Amino acid sequence: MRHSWKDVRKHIRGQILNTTYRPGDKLPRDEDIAKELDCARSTVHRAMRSLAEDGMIERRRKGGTTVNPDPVTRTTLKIPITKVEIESRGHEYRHHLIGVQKLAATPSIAARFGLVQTGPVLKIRALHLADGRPYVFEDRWISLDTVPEIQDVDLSETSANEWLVLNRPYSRCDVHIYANETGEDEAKFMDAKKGAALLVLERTTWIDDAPITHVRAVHAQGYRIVSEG
Amino acid sequence: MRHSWKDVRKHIRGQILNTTYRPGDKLPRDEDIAKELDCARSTVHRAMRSLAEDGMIERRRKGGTTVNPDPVTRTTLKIPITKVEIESRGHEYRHHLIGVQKLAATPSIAARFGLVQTGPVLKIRALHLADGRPYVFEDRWISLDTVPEIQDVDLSETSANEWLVLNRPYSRCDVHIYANETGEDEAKFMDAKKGAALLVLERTTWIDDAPITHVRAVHAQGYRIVSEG
DNA sequence: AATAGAATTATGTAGGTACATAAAAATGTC
DNA sequence: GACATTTTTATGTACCTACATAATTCTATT
Repeated sequence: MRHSWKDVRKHIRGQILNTTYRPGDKLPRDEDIAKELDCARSTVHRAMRSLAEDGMIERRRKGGTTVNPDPVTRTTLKIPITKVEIESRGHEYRHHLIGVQKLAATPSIAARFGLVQTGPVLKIRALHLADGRPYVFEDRWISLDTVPEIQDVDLSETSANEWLVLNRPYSRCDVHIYANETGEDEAKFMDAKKGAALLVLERTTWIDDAPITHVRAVHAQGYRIVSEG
Repeated sequence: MRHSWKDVRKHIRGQILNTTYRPGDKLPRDEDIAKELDCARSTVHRAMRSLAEDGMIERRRKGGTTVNPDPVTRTTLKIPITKVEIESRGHEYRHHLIGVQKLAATPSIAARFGLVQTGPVLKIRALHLADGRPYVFEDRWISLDTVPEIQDVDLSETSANEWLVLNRPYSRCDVHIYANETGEDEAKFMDAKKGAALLVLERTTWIDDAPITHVRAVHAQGYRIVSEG
């Protein structure tokens, strides 16, 4: 290959990393870079778009390209199906269904779903175990308007987590991460002493504007989210 | 415009979301999709690459395109400079330097940096305040081999956080997120009662293989990371 | 000086051609 | 049948042209 867009990317990225261009600086136009590096404008364009996607530069029509003046640490979190996560760490996965209830939606769940009111929901409590030890305790609400079929699924066999991810793709997802002191319930199910600090991951998913599920996943003590950027 | 790659993307994405194609299914080849939608292969290619970047599909030369059989929730965290974060929430930012020490690196810091041994480090403790209230308590180590200039910076004026992000671009970043009980120090500086659950964000950054900094940022009680996917 | 409108221009997209690359599938050899 | 080798093929890249789009900048008008 004559000139790879990856090489061009490396070149520009290198110039930003070695502070040839600093935050706020304007880069030459694509065409000039292309001329300098002796390649096609489209090749430079490809490289620039990749850098823009990474948040390293900003591009504006007619305005040109500038090094992002307000650098943010960006990192992509990958939250797999709990079963997959546990098994990929070499542990044996088990799942324990604590309880299922069909309920009218509470205003607080409707709010999570971004709606004034919702139809009935299925409320599920379950425990995911790694090598027999509590790993994640989940409190889940599923919109029965959007996912009526869930009522026919044997949730003691397949976890709602797994079934939903495989059968109900979503178009939007909201994630909250925070620390919480162990409450009564978690202490009971998680074998954690009351008051210990636990990491909580809340997720809500929608297909278009229809809510699918909201889940509050309390992780065992010592759990870490690890991510490379 | 005749056919936009975004339209093609919507079309394919729609077919995946409405389960015309399910996880593990094979999609037609780009050329056939192009023929069907009456556009150029390059347009389909552009759309497919975008979906692949989102993790929705997987592409392999000769192997074709398949819907990702193992869907993961992907979400991009944006971690801004603390000052920017606080100000964008409409609070007044203040920064308080607690202490600076020049130290020989400990083995544990060398390990964080991915090295057997490191040169001297600058250890900094500082507090970021929002409207006068503790927001983040940070414990930071900076490699003086990589960033000697930091010794000439007035860190009571500009926070190390801000100076580094603006002056020391990094090529790699490692993020850990976990929950921790308030320790002695944090309780003192954060106005939190000992034993409260706090969210901790640890980051380590490198330029190529040279470590820049490692920071342990303890967030005030009630802090949430919020992210849309 | 302020404003509206026109010209300019850097990036973005669509289309097409040719070739590169990786990996599956087919074939040959033992 | 097992293994190495060749062929095939779907995706990936590079280059080019033409045009679209969004902003900025210039110009005319009041």
